[in-house]
Amino acid sequence: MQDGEALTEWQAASSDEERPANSREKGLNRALHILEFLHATQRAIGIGELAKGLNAPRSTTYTLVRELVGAGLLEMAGDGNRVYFGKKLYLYGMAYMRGNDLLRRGRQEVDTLSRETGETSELCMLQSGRYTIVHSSPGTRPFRISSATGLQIPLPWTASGRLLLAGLDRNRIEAMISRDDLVLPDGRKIDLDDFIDDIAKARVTGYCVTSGLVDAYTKCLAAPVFSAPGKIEATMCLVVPIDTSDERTGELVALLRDRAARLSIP
Amino acid sequence: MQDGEALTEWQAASSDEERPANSREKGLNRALHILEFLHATQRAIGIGELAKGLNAPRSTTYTLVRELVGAGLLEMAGDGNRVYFGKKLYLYGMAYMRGNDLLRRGRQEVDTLSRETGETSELCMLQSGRYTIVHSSPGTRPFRISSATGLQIPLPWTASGRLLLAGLDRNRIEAMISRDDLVLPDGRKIDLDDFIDDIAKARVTGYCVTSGLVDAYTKCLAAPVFSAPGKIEATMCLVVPIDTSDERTGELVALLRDRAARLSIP
DNA sequence: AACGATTGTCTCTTACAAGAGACGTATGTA
DNA sequence: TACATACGTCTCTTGTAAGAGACAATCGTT
Repeated sequence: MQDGEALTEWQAASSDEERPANSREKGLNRALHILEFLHATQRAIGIGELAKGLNAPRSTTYTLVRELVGAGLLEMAGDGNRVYFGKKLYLYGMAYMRGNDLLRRGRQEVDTLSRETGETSELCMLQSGRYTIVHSSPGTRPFRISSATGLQIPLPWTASGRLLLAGLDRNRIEAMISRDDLVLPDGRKIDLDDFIDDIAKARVTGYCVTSGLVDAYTKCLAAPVFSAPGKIEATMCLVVPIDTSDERTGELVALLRDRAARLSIP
Repeated sequence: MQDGEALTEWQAASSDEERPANSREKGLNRALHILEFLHATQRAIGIGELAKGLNAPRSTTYTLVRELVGAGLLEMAGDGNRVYFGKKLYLYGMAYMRGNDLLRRGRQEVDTLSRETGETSELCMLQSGRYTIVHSSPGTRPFRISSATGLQIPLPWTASGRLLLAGLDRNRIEAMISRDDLVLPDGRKIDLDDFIDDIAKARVTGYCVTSGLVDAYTKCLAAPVFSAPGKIEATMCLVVPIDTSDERTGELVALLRDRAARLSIP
């Protein structure tokens, strides 16, 4: 009957200031939590379940869902009493993309890069303190390594994470990394100092390669995209089999850095 | 100094029930209005301007924008005091797309169709009582007719509109069409009865062609996409030069109907 | 048929957010 | 230098929406 897995998440994410108690919540916040929750579950969910998952009062949840459905941000899913994201969100999202040069061009670059190399390619950004895959294009390998857009992963697990944090001072980095983030899926633990060293190293070399972190079979190559001199706004990355030769890896890194540089503003 | 152009819009759109007065507004509603407003303006906008545009109190608007920015639904735009849609909306939008077969497959069909024919192709749906371009792929003509995703147009102006309303009875149709919707951009007025006849005709023939409605240079071909027997969920359409020969038009309609049928469920 | 669990709607209370407005600052322009 | 507008933050009040809980209707299970 316990829940609260998703709770801690956004509670911390959105400017973790005060927590007076657990009295009345503002409707808007509840609504935002609903959206986050759906984003986490990635599928339609019953309203009762939703209320339980957010531990929000049932009556309130019904009201809010009704309003959000009315506004088109949510839709009732096929069978009748489940809800998921609505068309409006798609439209808003497309509007965001249209207004965002980096994203629009980045998506294209990623698509062509994965077509050219045959490897899985991704565009990544920092989103509320977490590493986020903003766009990904699967490679052409028989067993391709693919990951969904919008997926959020702890920063220390990835090569991109190391680049995205380059330029931040130690305090800010520590603030962004939780204890759990340093534990890899297979149970190994990353040393915080090593991680911070990696970040510094990535900062000067201008790229980053990690091997067998999220899983044992892949290597991750990343290069920074700058939105202003020194400001890393995003990364482009390639996910390749871990047994890729050093030579090919080198070639891919060079290509990747070139494309990422093309995306950069200054 | 007048504003309120956008006001009427959503006021009517979202279940136009009560209007007690103009007393206090719920925060969530205000937030939804902000999103709608940004969707209408299609560009970043100052907070003051936003408050004026929605005629919402300034202090409230500041608070809400701060919360929405914090949640990532909005972002402060480049220069500093303007806001627009945020990354979160993009991520939610992509999640919607992933979970929506029709949309995902529809986008692909539209892209290939426009590549094959060289004409502008679109996927359209009914969204809160209005005709909405959900995805569009520009043709390869030198002067191509393109329109943005998310654009909303009065139903009577389009071929798709006639199909999307097929299956609804006269009362429901009348309820969806406002006086202004019947007036074309060039000032001509469409007769409501003619429009309803067109709908009935489109329903039986299974496609619809209109000429020179939104502008004088284009013809619009549309075919229905069914989500269940008799239920039209969307339309695929082609926008071609008005002087396209009858023969080619016929070919295109046949192709279009085929592709739309492929998208349909039953 | 009797049971518990879940769903959707409704009513009523009160804690609290929406809003009015004052304030200090940063503009631009006469 | 004054003047008029816009910006961003703060305080205080009160109208109202969040929430507790009761209710009837459906389930699936024994």
